[in-house]
Amino acid sequence: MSKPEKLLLLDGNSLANRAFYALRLFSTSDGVYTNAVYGFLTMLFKLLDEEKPEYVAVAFDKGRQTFRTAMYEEYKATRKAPPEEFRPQLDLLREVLTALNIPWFRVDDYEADDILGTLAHQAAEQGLQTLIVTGDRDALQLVSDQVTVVMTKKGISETVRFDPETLKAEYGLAPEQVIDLKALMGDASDNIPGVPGVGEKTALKLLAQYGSVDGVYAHLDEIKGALHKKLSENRDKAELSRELATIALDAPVRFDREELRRREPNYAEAYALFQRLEFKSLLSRVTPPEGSAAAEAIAEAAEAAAVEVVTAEVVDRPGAVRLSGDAAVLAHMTVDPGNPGRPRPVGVAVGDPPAWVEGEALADPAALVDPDARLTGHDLKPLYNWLYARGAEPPAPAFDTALAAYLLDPTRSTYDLADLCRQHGLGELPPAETPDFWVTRASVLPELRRRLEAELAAQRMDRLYREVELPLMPILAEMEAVGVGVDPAALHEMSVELERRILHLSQEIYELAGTQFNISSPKQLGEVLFVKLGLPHGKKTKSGGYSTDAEVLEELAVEHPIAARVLDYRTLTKLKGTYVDALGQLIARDGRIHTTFTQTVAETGRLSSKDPNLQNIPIRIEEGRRIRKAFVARPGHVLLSADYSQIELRVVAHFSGDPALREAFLRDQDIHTRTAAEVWGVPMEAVTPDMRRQAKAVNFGLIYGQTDYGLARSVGITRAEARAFIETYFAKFAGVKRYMEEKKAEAREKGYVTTLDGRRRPLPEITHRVFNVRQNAERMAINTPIQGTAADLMKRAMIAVRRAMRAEGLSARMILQVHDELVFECPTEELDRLARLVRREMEGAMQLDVPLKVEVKAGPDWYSVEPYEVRQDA
DNA sequence: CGGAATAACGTG
DNA sequence: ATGCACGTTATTCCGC
Repeated sequence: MSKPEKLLLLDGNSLANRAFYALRLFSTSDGVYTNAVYGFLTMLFKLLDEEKPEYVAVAFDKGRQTFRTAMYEEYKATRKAPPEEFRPQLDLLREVLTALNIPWFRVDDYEADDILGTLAHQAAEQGLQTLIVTGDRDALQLVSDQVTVVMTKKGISETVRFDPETLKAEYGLAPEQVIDLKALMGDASDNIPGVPGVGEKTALKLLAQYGSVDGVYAHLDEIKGALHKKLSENRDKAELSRELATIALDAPVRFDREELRRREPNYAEAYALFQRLEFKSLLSRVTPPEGSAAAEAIAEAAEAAAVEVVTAEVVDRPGAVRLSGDAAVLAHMTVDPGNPGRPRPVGVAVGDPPAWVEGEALADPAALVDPDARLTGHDLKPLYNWLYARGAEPPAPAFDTALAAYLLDPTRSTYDLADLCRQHGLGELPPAETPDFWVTRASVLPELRRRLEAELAAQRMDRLYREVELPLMPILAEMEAVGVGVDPAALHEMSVELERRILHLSQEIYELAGTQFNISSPKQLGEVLFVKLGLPHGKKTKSGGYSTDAEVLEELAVEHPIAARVLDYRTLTKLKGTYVDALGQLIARDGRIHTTFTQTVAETGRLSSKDPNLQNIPIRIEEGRRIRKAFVARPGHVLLSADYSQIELRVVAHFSGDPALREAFLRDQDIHTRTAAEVWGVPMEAVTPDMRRQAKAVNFGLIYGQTDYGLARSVGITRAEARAFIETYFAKFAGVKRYMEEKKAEAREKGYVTTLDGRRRPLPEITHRVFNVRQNAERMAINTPIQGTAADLMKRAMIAVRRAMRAEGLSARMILQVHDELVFECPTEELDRLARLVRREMEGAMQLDVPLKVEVKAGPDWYSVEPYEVRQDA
């Protein structure tokens, strides 16, 4: 027997609605919301791939008036109107389906269910197998040998399939009893009354006994007491509800094989639409076969939108091109294998006159770039890094379009030049492939710059751009180029020692477990701990496995000695794998490590560090801290580390103006001790270490918008105690409370929050209807001005320090930034001058309402730095 | 085999 | 439901 043909039916309203709530709200760059459409399409494509149906259709509701409202005016009357971000997406979805040549139905007086039911019914008569996909449980009444219902579970990615057997197994119901169930219990969301006082439990019990509503009423005399009364008084409601709950199988639609047969999309239309909706990852689904008419039409349209390609002069003779005056440049950078972190150009595209500089022409950077040139580029830092590394003194940058775009929207994941040009109406750029294409790309920079400059000015970020972000770029490039000295022997020694201890721990763990397994696999570890050894498990991971994180293992340590061993194993393998061995791999030919500071990643304005990340080298635990011994100063030099004391709490004091907090800093008190004294109402001398510890947790928690639940967990007190603590805290530091409320209100009003320097972070989710999402945005509204202002401050400090070092003719170099700390490599004899300079410039970087305080340390390596007494000026 | 997702964990 | 901002590692999963 041949396989029956398959029909795929989708409930457009239900699935789009599910997708809308499952995916975060997102939109095209010009503000058209697309999350529901996108979610629906990913699901549709997945189903088409997996099910390979011969026929397909989508059904939609049409208006509120249906045959059900004619029967019962209150039907669905209590439904809230869908959010305004959702409604237009249904029209958009139908437009997309039309372009995909997927038939959709929408008819007067009927709901999507009825259309699906009718089509499925007709298809079954023709011997087809139907798959109905929906999030609406009512559709389960349609299940039969010919009809399978696929219900979306939790969001849209998970689904459950129902055939008559699974329906029976799951709910104990036959398909037609789904109607009776709803008739008895009603449905609040559809405003179907049911029998008042009868809920799901009672309804299921009645159906198990009497089979149907009719069965129940036929045996009404067998039912006693209050239930009898409810049923007999509400027979009309039960019967009305049954009618309302019954999906119509006679909607005015016809299952026509030819109409519903799967067809190729209308490629030209669908492709253009997907481009407009910025569905990049779905574009391949609507790309026409090569050579087809549709492919040519698309190529023509692309050509019309394309920036005109410039012909470049290719230059490889040294000195033939010199960058001077205003020049737009795009450097195509690469990294030599075996010399990590050291970029070098493959070629440099110059906009006007159009030239591509390569080969020997790049041999002498000093001859290539005039120190007075005014360079405009997109992501200039790698080029500047190379210039510094080759000993050239690069000119002050004139404009960097990537940095400008970052300030204008720090939430983007990339700052691709072609994307920016498209979004600013400059047309389609050719790919970065040939010299002509590179030069074409460089040639649009001046115009892009003009548009970004106008936007920066409009948003009052021109000053932040000019005074902070742009001048910081060459400083970061120089830091990257200088790098940090590393002692490979020290790393090697640590590696051997760690290897030995990890091996020993592994043996102990295998012994205690009674089996060998991969300890690094959380899955296998969970299996061993909680199944084989039968230890009590804690929380679950989101994919349903047993959590084996440090918190769980710490609790488990009182139950079984294996837990502490696993914790140690984790610590040591982390140290070895992430730091000791990884760092060894990243030593460049000059014996130093050259990280990359990313200036356009963190949404708050912070820097980040990668390849390797030198902003998370261990310090809190002694074993890890020793890794810092491998970060060394060169002979005749020392490392100087300068860090801001309590920078974020000082920013809070400034923003909130809170008298107690301000006073604490003005008097240079220990802030956590002062906090404890306030909250407990005791003198500072009476604060015990445990009181201080709790106050410290509150101080940190407030910066993050922590709840009582979070505080309780972090300090190990009850939730009620935590709540009381926070309440007292806010009574004593009322200004802090006010600050938090103000920032949330500001975010709601403006849609973004700002730092002291005017840096913006958009928070569109601040008004999201899902509580969690909204609360998350509220925490960001509280934290971002604090963290971001500290970042602004540090960036200004770096610029001031670099300028002063130059002015004072120091040969020390700034080498690292770790958010509130700067690290320098300094000739020993310069130490005193540098220490004074750094403290002065960092403490004076910005004027807040409280003083800034910097602690300076110095030593031969990053581990051994000790507090350094900065001598006062004579 | 390569990329994406997941779980875990290092820093400020 | 429950603490902000990052980057890296090893494992696992999925599709080619």
